[in-house]
Amino acid sequence: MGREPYLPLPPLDAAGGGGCANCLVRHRALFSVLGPQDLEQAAGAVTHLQLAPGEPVYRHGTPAMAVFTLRSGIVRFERVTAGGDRRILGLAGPGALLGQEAVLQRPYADDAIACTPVALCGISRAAVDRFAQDNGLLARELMQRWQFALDASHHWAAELTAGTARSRMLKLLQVLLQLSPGGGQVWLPSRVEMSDMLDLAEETASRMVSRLRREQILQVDKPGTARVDGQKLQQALAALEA
Amino acid sequence: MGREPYLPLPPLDAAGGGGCANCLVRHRALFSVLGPQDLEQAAGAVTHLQLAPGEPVYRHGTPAMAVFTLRSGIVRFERVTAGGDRRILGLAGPGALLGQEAVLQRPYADDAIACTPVALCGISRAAVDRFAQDNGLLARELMQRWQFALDASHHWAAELTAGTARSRMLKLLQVLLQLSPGGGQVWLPSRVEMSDMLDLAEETASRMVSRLRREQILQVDKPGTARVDGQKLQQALAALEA
DNA sequence: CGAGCCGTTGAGGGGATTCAAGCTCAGTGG
DNA sequence: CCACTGAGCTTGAATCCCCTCAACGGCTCG
Repeated sequence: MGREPYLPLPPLDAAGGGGCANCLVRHRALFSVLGPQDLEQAAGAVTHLQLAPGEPVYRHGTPAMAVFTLRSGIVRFERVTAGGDRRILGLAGPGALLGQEAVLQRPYADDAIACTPVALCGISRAAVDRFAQDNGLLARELMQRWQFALDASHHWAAELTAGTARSRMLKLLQVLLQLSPGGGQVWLPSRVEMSDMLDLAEETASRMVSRLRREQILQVDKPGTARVDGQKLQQALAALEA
Repeated sequence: MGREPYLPLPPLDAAGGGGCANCLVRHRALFSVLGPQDLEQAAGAVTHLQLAPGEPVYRHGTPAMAVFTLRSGIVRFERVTAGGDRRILGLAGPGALLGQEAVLQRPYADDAIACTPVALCGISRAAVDRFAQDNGLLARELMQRWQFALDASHHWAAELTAGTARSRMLKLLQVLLQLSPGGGQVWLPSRVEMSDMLDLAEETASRMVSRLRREQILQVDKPGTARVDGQKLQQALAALEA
């Protein structure tokens, strides 16, 4: 299932061999609020893992024993509706915290699945608890992240699941651009994934992508990667309002 | 704007005149984790307010000085999209905590607007902070509520914004039933509200309601209230899967 | 009584879905 | 080497569900 990286990965050990203190996402990660000594301790409580596209970080209903800091790659949150359809409810990029419900000793609420090759740090529930005890900042940081997740969910629901197929697709590209390192190089979901994100038929998603390619807003390199012309994307988005 | 209550309201002072300790939603409210002494102090930091349908609890972007415990009635969260359309992203019922972002000294993220006559307790950011300092349970309770809100948002996005118009309307009724005191008596949103919740045209929402009335799943008393036959609702929902 | 809001219903059109066929590409095995 | 297969993507044609436009009735309020 796609063993070749879709996006350039940071060196295998993004922690840089020096523990959390040298991690590439250090300033964006949960532990960014910890002091140097705490951080040293923390490094011990952390396990590193890497996943290939399609592999789950965790699954809905599973007892949640750890939270995860996403170091690189993209993860999707999905859920199966009462009717049996899969719906993708959001995406997470580098620096994000996944599976926060673990802190509350609750089972995971969604499926979290790697979209690209992904590097993660797993932090046991117990470790987070321990630090949160003496360090009020960590508790606060957790709250910030809950609020951020809630806001992201509302944004996703408001912008990506309403309007014409074209408008949804354009806004999706906007999101993908933000998740990408830069340079317009983005991870391009499969058509089925797109359709489950935007609530469209697979064929409709395909048609929209094709059209965007004709308009040179999108340029597909190999399946799974594309370059987006941010300029033209903004123009197309602006043209929707009219 | 509708000064007659749509739903039976608890006695004017739901706090029961005895402060938070006797509040009707005491066991479901944020301060349910406080001890008796704390609770006595807390009562001083709380202001009571009531709103008529259509009045805002708070508005997007406003500096957030307080969180609110919803004592009775229903509140909706809404947002205006980039394209200028209103979207309703969720509903809150008695016991819910509104405007949590205040704790983080962030401006409110959404508009929160009374759908029915509403009774609230406003708790200043400072007061919550003070209690959260010495009482770890309160911090935890806040986290629980963030997680709950996130889960609710995902549920709403997954179930109510996909599928046929009929399926969305049926699932909306399900939600409305849960928000209601019981007995099948529910608050029935205006057609415009429904359309902004479910991403349908106003006329389509009306048509669906009409049809549900013909099927005796729904019985509209006066505008804004209805009785739902929970039995038949479940049947109709089950029939969708086939 | 007219104005305005809300809800309802009809008619027609359009955008998305559905059904279907055909394409490329990778992997498999003859 | 090449046929065969299956997955993923694309495109066409027909259908359908929902949207848009429109008219109308009930109701409240000035």
